[in-house]
Amino acid sequence: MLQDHQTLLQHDCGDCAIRHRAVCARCDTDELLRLEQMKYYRSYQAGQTIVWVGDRMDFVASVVTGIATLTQTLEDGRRQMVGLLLPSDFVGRPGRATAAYDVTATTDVLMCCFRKRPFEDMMARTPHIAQRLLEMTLDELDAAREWMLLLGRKTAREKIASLIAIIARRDASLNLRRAAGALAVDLPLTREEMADYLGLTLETVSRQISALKRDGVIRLDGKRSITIPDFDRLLEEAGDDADGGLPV
Amino acid sequence: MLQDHQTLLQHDCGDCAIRHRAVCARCDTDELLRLEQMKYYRSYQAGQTIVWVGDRMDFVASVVTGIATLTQTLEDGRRQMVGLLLPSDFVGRPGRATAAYDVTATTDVLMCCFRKRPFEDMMARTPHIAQRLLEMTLDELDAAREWMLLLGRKTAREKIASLIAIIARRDASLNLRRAAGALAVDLPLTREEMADYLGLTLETVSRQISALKRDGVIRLDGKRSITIPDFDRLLEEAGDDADGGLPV
DNA sequence: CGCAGAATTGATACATCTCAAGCTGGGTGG
DNA sequence: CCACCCAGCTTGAGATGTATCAATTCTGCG
Repeated sequence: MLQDHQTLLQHDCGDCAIRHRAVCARCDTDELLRLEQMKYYRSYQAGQTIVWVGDRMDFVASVVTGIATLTQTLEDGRRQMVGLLLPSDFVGRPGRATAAYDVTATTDVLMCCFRKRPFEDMMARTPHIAQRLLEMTLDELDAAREWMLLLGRKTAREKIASLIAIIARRDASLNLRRAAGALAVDLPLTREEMADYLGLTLETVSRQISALKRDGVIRLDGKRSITIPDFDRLLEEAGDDADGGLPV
Repeated sequence: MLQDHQTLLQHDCGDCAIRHRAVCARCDTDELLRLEQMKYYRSYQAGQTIVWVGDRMDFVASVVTGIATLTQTLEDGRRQMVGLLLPSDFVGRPGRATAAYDVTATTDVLMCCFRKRPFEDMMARTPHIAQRLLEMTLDELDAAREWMLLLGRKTAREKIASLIAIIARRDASLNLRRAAGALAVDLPLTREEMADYLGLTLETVSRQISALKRDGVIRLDGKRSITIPDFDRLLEEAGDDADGGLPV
């Protein structure tokens, strides 16, 4: 872990795995060089809280590896996940002093950080960064709205199916391991985290996963690893037939 | 109505009511002049659909007056509102060809439109516009996340109280009509629209409004007009004591 | 005046939550 | 190497909040 960390400290931006998707995606070599001089890495262990609501934020960052979550909490402890941060996603809001959400590392996480002030200054002088950030923010807004539909109108079963579909799709876009029809997915979340994501209790999550398994929509290898025999079937169960659902 | 329209056609940007909050807020006189030459107005009647999902979007726009909604629909007809557009809010996504949501006029609506292509070109050359749009998009993202907490974790009663609080707060930020403690708010939405906003049925909305009235949290004058005797009490009912709730 | 859309209210059904009891598998210390 | 332990998970039974179906009652408007 620390070795990885060290290794990455020496990494230059040109070799970075998230280079073409992160906030720096549009930067030219010149701009990249300046970012390279500003950047520093931080790593967090699975389960560790990266930022607490209300904390002063003196940095912004890109997730390089691992998964983190944004959550909001009501006084009585009810929690709702409001964002899922994957490699290349951006953390922090330029122009805001304190954190609006709890940020938690779900797996071990490595972040590429910039002190907020210098980053903001650079952003003001570098349209490429602002442009990319706008694009990423618009994408996040779309994702948030998709999620609102899920939270407000989908049944528990549909919610679970949707979550699995989302993770599968995202995995596919990165790892591309598709074994002719059936594809395998690791759930990076505990049942409780899924519940917080979906606005359910962990018992309901567990029951619905069992039900989807019983009905042959998914298969389980251990607790966290899932195979999907028929992706279209899963999409049907998810409610939104975005991709080639039945035109009934 | 048409007269208003006509009047506004001649309006110059300097006098515009949303001048300081809209996407053009940061523009200098020069930039404003160019926008002024590009802009044109469109008006829609209450109930009218402004854009359908999947429509080609050849324009982007700012809401000048009135209220519009963004909604998503599942095949079987379940609907979820995913955005509430108020004066100064921006419609359309630069860089995207087709609409991702249905946009509907809830009241009569007047929009200040720009053909998409010229607007995009101008945006590329005018950091002030891109900056402001980024800021607005980040604000919308925060609002969407607040909404996710509501949809995922709040009870029906809390949802209603939250909605009333949101509208009251927004009204307050514009109209500032605060009658010493008790403040009056118009609900610009039907019960069904509230239900679509909150992920409830209209019957549940109606019941919870009645309950809040019975408990003295709100008073009704007619169906659409509400008075709030004690705003802090309302915030308590809303669950999130963001402003001076009880520090229990 | 009377109609139509909007809202209220009631009775019942059902999905999800809550509380509670086991199960499982991987790690640890004896 | 085994027994234990514990966090994560599953399953059950019952409670509860919201949806659904079905009348009425408002209210504004032609």
